[in-house]
Amino acid sequence: MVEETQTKGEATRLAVEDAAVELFMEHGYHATSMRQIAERADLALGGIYNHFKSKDEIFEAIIVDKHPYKKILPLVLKAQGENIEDLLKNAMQTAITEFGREPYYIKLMMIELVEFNGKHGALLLKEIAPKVLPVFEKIVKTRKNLRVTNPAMLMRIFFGMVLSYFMTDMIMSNSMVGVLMPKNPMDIYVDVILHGVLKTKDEG
Amino acid sequence: MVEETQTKGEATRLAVEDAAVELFMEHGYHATSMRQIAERADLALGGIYNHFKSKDEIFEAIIVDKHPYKKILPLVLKAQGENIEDLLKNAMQTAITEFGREPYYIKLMMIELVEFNGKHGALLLKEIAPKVLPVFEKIVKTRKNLRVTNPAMLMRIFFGMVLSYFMTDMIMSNSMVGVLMPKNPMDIYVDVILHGVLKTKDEG
DNA sequence: CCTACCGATCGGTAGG
DNA sequence: CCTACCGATCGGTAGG
Repeated sequence: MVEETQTKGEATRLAVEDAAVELFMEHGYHATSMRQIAERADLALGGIYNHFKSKDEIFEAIIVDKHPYKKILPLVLKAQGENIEDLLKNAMQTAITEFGREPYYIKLMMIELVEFNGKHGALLLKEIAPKVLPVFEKIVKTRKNLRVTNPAMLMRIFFGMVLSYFMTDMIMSNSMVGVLMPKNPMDIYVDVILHGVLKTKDEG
Repeated sequence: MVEETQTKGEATRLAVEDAAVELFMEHGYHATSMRQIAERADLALGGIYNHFKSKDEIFEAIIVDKHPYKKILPLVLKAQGENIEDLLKNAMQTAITEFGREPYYIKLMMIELVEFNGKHGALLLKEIAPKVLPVFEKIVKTRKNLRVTNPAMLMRIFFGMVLSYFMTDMIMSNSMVGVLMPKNPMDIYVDVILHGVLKTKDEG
């Protein structure tokens, strides 16, 4: 029996998690009922409780199991570049592209902040930060031509950029303002983080 | 009877809105009950329905009435500067500072996205965009030394920066990573939007 | 503006 | 893993 072989119980558990992710994304946590989750997972209500003790436990499992950083971090770390500019540009484009493949997680994070007041978030950050922070520490140490020399701050800016990219997209895609947006917003976003909104003197 | 004189009915209505804002911020929309709102507003449950037809209507009223752009926009527009760099720097610092005075609104926006799927958001943007977009159009037209020449994109970046500043703050303040942060994160944030994370050649 | 109530639905469980 | 059920609580209303 290899690791990838799923027992029936594991499959059911996954079905519940997947159903829950869908519903949480559509209506948030508290507006989603256990009965809805059961129905979408093709299970009787009581059946869920063979796999999860409570509704809260389902959310916790999702927040941990479905976190895309496990998938995305290795890809971002693979980013190559002749110089720091190329490197950061590739890393950011990879992060945005990969995050865009799993847009659900941005919403899960917002649910966590809105409906749980970041209860599980601290735990998660405790797991992720030690893996990601050293990457930025190394960048700051080996590359001298950075304006931002604090690793935690660079990490915050990097992550904040990804976050704001998708949140502003969510907000504006609902309205006409989206039409006024250029075709390549990602390129511009990355360019601004690298060089700012101002032209440098030699570009004037 | 001058405009500023509040009738008793208006005062009660406001008390309900204020109580609701507090509770929505603490637990989100669906986890807040009408009974909780009534209690915090010092009112019987039934009394609320003299002022609002439904729970949803309370949220709508809040999303519209309490929007801080009415307060913040004029202040941001007052921002002065000898050159475009000073101007933008002042405008951004004002926006972050003023937004920080009413941090509730970021959460309300997130509730709107998570629990209402942006239902009211489009309406709001329709009201705000026509007032804010021209400001960025004017900036792009009169100042030639900008890397970002699309007004909608510049607006998105400006707003995205404010958003990401507070969201990353919310996320990281719950953990130890916050300790590693420099003392003046706002200055660095603004600096990065203006000049990017990279040093320019002449700074090398 | 309050009291007392409505039907509906919630999360969760016992027992098989 | 399902059926049938529990008490609690929900948003909302009638009637005064």
